[in-house]
Formats: sequence, structure tokens, C-alpha cells
Amino acid sequence: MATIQDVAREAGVSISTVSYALSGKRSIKPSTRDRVLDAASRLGYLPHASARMLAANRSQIFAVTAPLHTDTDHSAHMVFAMEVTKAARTHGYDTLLLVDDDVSEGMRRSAASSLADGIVVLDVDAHDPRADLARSMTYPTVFIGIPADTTGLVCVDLDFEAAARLAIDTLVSAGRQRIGLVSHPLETMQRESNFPLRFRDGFAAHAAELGLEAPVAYPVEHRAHEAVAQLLAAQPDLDGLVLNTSVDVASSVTAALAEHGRSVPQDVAVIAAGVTFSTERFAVPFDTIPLDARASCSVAVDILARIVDDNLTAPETTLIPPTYITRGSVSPTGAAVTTGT
Amino acid sequence: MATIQDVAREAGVSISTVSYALSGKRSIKPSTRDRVLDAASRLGYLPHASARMLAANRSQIFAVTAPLHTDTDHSAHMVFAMEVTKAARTHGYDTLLLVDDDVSEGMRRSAASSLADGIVVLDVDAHDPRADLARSMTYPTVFIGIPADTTGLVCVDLDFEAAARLAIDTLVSAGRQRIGLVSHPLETMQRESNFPLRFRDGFAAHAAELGLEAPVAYPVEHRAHEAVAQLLAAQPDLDGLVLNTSVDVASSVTAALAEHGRSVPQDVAVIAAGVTFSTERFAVPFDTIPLDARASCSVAVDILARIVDDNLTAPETTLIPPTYITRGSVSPTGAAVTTGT
DNA sequence: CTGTTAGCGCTTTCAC
DNA sequence: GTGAAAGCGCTAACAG
Repeated sequence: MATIQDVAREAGVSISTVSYALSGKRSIKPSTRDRVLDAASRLGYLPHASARMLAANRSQIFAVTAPLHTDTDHSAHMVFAMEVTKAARTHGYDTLLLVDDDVSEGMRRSAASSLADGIVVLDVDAHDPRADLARSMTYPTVFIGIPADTTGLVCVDLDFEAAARLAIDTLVSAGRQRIGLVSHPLETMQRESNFPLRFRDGFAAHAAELGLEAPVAYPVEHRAHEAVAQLLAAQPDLDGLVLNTSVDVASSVTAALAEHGRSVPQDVAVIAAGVTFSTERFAVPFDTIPLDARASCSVAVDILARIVDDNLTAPETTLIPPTYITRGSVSPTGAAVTTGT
Repeated sequence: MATIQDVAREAGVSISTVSYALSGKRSIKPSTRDRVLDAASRLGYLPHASARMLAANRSQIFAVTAPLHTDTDHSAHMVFAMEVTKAARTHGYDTLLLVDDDVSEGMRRSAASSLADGIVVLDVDAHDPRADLARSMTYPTVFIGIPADTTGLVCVDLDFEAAARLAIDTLVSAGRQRIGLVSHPLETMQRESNFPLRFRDGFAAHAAELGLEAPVAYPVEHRAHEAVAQLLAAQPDLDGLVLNTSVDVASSVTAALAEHGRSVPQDVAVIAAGVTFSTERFAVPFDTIPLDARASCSVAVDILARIVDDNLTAPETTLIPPTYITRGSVSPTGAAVTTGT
């Protein structure tokens, strides 16, 4: 591997000139700069990562902690990890994966050894131990997800409360007043995984504000069957359904409703909200308020990069406003169904 | 952050003694060693990663390339990435995630800058560009998956051919001779994703050896419906079904068969083979020949660590023998169904 | 605008 | 069994 020495020799300049020509941290006469750049590319020179880290006291690496619970959606996880990685690359950072049993120890280790310049925390529970850890470490850390106590933490997430409100308001505008929510399995809720709770509570709160009774069902066995039956028992005239649930459950909702003789959207309007999957290929595609991994991750990484690079302090919590995608699963009560082109 | 200097001072020894006491690379009088260890833990000392990397010319980092195709199973991906990471940690390595559009450039970059000591390649296609890249780089690289041309590469994977044979032989032993295969979507096959091809070809070859006609169907829309119909058209007396397919398809097989009045395992015995998901919670759990991420990843990482640490040359291809898990979806023709406890 | 040089914090000879 | 010291390849003062 070529070193900066080789490039300097090849270009007939000193190593500091090479360093500055490549980093742009001070102005270099264009002609010498070109000679350096030439020499560098001729030799296929790339700075030795460790040497640069040591000298600059910066690793250009972000650690990502993504514990794998039995009930977490690995697929969503991967997408988040990947999006964090992509966003990090645009800022010149690579990402290190911290695992499972090792999350706390891994966070401590990567901080204490200066392995990473900052940490991105994924899949945050309401009472996530990583929250206290982050508070005790004074190490640049950004949470994607919101723990119960955000004091002193930097958090980014979709505004799930607003998403729940948007879902309800959209249904109400379409004349749907008998609304139910299919949430996540009780197992997930009991773990106090943060966003299912926030969504459900936001949903309940806004329904109460509007004076709506709005039953909530927690699916079992990754199917919508029981949850839908439960909602229909509580709300026999159900005409609006909000799904903040897994892809398996969501994809079986139309069939579950059909078993009770209800069709989408004629009888029941459906909105999937705060979900990472696409409903595009469902039998009936659902209107969606997406949990956009790219959006959250890119905002989170931008913030982290700003903290590390420009050592700015960041806002405590950044909520990403929900967006709405229409796919035809919500029509006004009794209205004719229009099909897209 | 405490440095090795601090520890040396605290323990009243030289820094080289500290280094050796901690690395164990030469013998230190137990009493001084204990003093050093004490001082280190008292100060919460952890070696500065970059400094160690530079001096030792080793980053203790493996890069992991895991491109995300539109048709790849993100969930399986995450599990592999995590398992690689866990295995790497047991050897004292961390893992860096290399993304998507960036895989080739990322591999080059992490090699040229000595960012990583080795590379683990996931989700390998038959004609994966990363194969040629690896051949041209002389950088410690292990493929989890097997490209068409393995010359000069180190590859690890489940023995899919053996898995296909095992599936067929098991069905035949149970008196099932009219066997079909539900494979992956044509999109995946056309991309020449390696293992679906190897499984299908192994399946076809062994069926031919046994003189069995064995139709293959490629699902569409992530459902078993059409594929099952197709197999029944080709093989009206179908009594054995091998699934090397995605979880969505597999989970809808029992229902698809029911639509044609066939039950599992009475009419049709079913084996899921070379799959990462569990069929435990299916309506009818299927016998499974798992594609065990942990097994593949741990073998692959062991090999990579051996190459890097002990600079051993590795065997070209390591095939992991299939294992069989019984869940009651295969019973001899006409036999009574026995239920597990 | 460019060059010289002092580190960054470790590992590892080399000397005792 | 221990210590002194020479780097590892860069970055960033400092000096022109």
C-alpha cells in the first residue's frame, strides 16, 4: 500500500502538502494540487485509516446498536441499519454493528476505546437501558425512537401521535366514525417498545378528544383474524380501521374482514399507519402513513454528524411529521369506489 | 480517557510492561501483572483503538457486504449480519457494514485503507461482481454463499444439493413418489441468486437419478396459490412437496393445498428445506432442513479469523451438511397422523 | 503557498 | 523479568 510519503515523493512535494492538498484544509497552488492528486490516483493512494484516526483523533465511524428481540421485525431492522449506513457514508462515516447481548458493553467499549465517534441507537424501548447508559457517558449519541425519559438525550422519530391523529382525522373526514385500531401483539406492548405505545396512546387520546369510542385489539399469532373479530364484537358497525401492526397481520386484514362479510373500502375504510412495509401488493392496497426509515435515519445521522463534526449541541427531540399516501382503501361512506389508473 | 502512560505510572512500571501484561505476549511476574491489571481496571483503561490499530497494523474489524436487492429477504439478511457480528466478536473483531450501491467501492476502500482486516460477503449471486473483485484484491475474504466460479475464493454455505437430496429421500422413504418443488420467484432465479439455483438443480438431478418426475413451480406475488395449482396440474396425484421458498409462500401452502381438497400430511407430505424461517407457528408446522445462519456465519468467521490471525490459507469451499427437524408434516402414505406431545 | 516536525497512543524490537 | 526507544502513517501546529 502506498503511503503519504510515496505520494509526496512522486509529486515532488512534502507530506504536509499532500495532506493539505487531499483534505483541502488549506489552499494549495492549483498546479501543485493537481500534481499531488495525480500522483495519488496514479499510486492508488488511500490514507491509512488507523493512522488518520490516530492523528486526527477521529475514527470516522459511527456505532449502531440494534438489539434483536424475539418479537422485533428483523426486516425493518435491516432497513434501518442500512439507511443509517447510507446516510453515514454521505458524511464520510462508516458504521459498526453492535450486537444483542453486547449492546451496553459494546456502547461502552466503542466509546472508551474511541472506536466510534458517535452512536446511533435503534429499536428503542420505553425503558431502554441504553438511555441511562447514554446519559452517563457524555458520548455523541442519537436515538432513533423515543424512550420514556428523554432528559439529556437526542432523539429522532416519526411523530406517531400526529400520525395517529392524521389517521383518525382522515377517516372522520370520510364520514367514518366507528373506528378501531389493530395494534401490536401484547408481548410487544408489555416490553414497552416505544412506538406501538405512543401510537396507541395517541390514537386513544385523539379519539377521546373527538368523542369517539375507539376499541383497540392486539393481534395474536401474527394474524388479523382474532383482532378483527374482537373489534367487530366491540364495535359491530365498524366502518374505519387503523392498522399499526406487522406486515403479516396487515396483509390478512382484508380476508379477516371478508369472513365477517365486510369489504374494503365500501364497508370498512382502512389506513396503515406508522408501518415500514408497503401495502402496494396487498389484495386491497391500503392508504398508508409510512414510518419512513430513510427519513428518520438521515435526520438522525445528520444530527449526529453535526454534533461530532461541528460539535454543536442538538435539539432534544426531533419529530418527523407524518405523510399520507393514498391507495384507495378510504372512501367516503356509501361513496362509489373509484379505481386508480 | 486514560492512556497506557497513566496505567504505567499508576502501576509503577514502564509502558511496555503494561502492554505485555495486558496482551500476555510475554511472561510478566505475576505480582507486577496483577498490579498492572489493577491499575488498568481502576482507571477504566481501554487501549485507544486507532493507536492499537496503527501500531499493530491490524484493525480488528471485518467488513460485511450485504447488498439489498429488491427481492432479497431483509429479515434473513439481518440475521446473517448479526450472526457474523456475534461470531466476529468471539474472535475479538467488530464488523463494519458496507452498503448497497457501494459494495465494490466499499470493499476496495476498506481494503486499501486497511480499515478492515478482512471481508465477509453475504447474499452471493451466481455471477456476483464481488467474486471477481475478491480475486483481484488478495485481501482476506470469505463468501457466505457460492458463486458460479469459486476459483481462488473461500466460500462457506449449507450444502444445498445435499439438502435437496435429503428432502427427496425422506419423502421417498415415507412412500411419497409424486413430488413437487416450490422454489423462489422467477425474478430471483433470473438474478441467478446462488442457492435457489443450487437447490433447484440439486432437486432436479436427484429426482432424475431416482427416476421421478418432479415438477418445479415458481411462486408469484409472495403466495403459494398459483404455484400449488401449477404443481397439481403437472402432478395430479401430488403426495410430497418440497419448499425452498420464502416465508410468505410457505405459510400459505397449507391453505393453498386445502383449496384443492388436500391436507397435510395425509394427502401431501411437506418439507421446508434450505429456509431461514421457522415453521413452528404455522397452522401445520413443517419438517424443516434449516439454512442455519449461525452455523454458516460462525464457520465463515472462524475461517476468516484463522486466515487473518494465523495467516493460514483456507479450503476453497466448505459445505455445511444439512440437518433435519421433524415437526409432523411427513407421514408414510396412508398412515395415521401422530401428534407430538 | 509550502516545508519541517512534533506528536497521536500504542506494539515491539533491542538492550539489560 | 523489565525498560527504553523506535516507529506505525498520518494531521496540524509552527516556521518560513
